[in-house]
Amino acid sequence: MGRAGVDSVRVERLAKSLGVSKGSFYWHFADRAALLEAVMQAWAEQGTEAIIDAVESETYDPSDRLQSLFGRIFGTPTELDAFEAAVRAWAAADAHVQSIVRAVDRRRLKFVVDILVDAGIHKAEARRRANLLYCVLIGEYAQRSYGKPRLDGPTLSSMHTLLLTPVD
Amino acid sequence: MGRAGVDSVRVERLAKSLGVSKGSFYWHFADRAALLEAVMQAWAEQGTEAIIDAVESETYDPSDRLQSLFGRIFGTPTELDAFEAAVRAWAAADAHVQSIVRAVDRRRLKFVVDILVDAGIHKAEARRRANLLYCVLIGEYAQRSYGKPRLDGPTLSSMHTLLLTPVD
DNA sequence: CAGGTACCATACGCTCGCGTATGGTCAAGC
DNA sequence: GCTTGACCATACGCGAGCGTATGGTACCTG
Repeated sequence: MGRAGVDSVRVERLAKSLGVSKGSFYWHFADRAALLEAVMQAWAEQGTEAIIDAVESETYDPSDRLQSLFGRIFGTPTELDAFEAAVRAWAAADAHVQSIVRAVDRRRLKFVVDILVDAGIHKAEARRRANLLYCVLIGEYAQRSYGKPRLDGPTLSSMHTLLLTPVD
Repeated sequence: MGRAGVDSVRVERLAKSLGVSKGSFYWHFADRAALLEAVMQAWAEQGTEAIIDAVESETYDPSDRLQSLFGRIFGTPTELDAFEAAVRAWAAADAHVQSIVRAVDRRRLKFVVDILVDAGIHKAEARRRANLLYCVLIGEYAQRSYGKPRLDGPTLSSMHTLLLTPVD
């Protein structure tokens, strides 16, 4: 019955697995909260913008951008997926984390909305679809964390089609 | 920096908030794990089947069934939403919980696939779309847990339309 | 070479929270 | 009315894990 998420990071265990003493840890970080805060900051600053930049520098076509984005976020799982899931459970219990996550969510959402608008979908509908896509993303990360295989090619392609379906 | 998810349930706190002593708690449950196990079982047995039964007894039309399902799972938030999110973070760290969650997921997925197939979508595509819908659901619960407002009517209606869009 | 700075280790105190030991109450049954 | 069983409370032992105290090494720098 191991601990889940952020509660599973213990400074003594971490220090040991790093082959370092606890005293050394506390030289670099004021306390456990400072470590977690630093991790949060790194995630907020790098995780999102790196992907957005990569997609934007790759192509201008909205459909291709969506494709490229899919490849990056739904592609091969990384250790960061677990973090994506954990950070959201954490946000439920910590107002500060919550505000950071909300900001990240807003930034990502805006990126997707812009793509969909460029693809010719009107703004209101674009917002709705972006919201749905983002829910899919969060849900996918959550499910990966307990072993569900990632969304396969045909499914992504289906979603791609549905998201770009013209509004009737 | 409060604890998140399942780690936040402590038997001493729980006993106190129930106006009961710790000794009394341990009369009813062998240990903390037994309590969590009981909660899991209750969730696995009731949470899913109750909704499925309600939807099935309401209407036969696939589109309406989907509508009815949406109303029930995306409607007014309950305390159970937080549990849905927490249980998934928990599953990442506990194999037994994982197997229960996987079983629940399978059951729910099958229900949605059947609806979509009844709506005339071929099986393979129905599976894909059901998968996507389920990701939306999990993602939505996760985001609710840190304060995102629930998906609004137009968004649900959009998703309803997209899910039932004929395959080209 | 004396002292300062950066970094690391060991050892301690302290809190939280689990599980258990022990005993109390109250109602039912012989 | 005494015993038994169900239920509850208080008090303890104990480990996990945080943060700190204290001291060491090694490298500068004047």
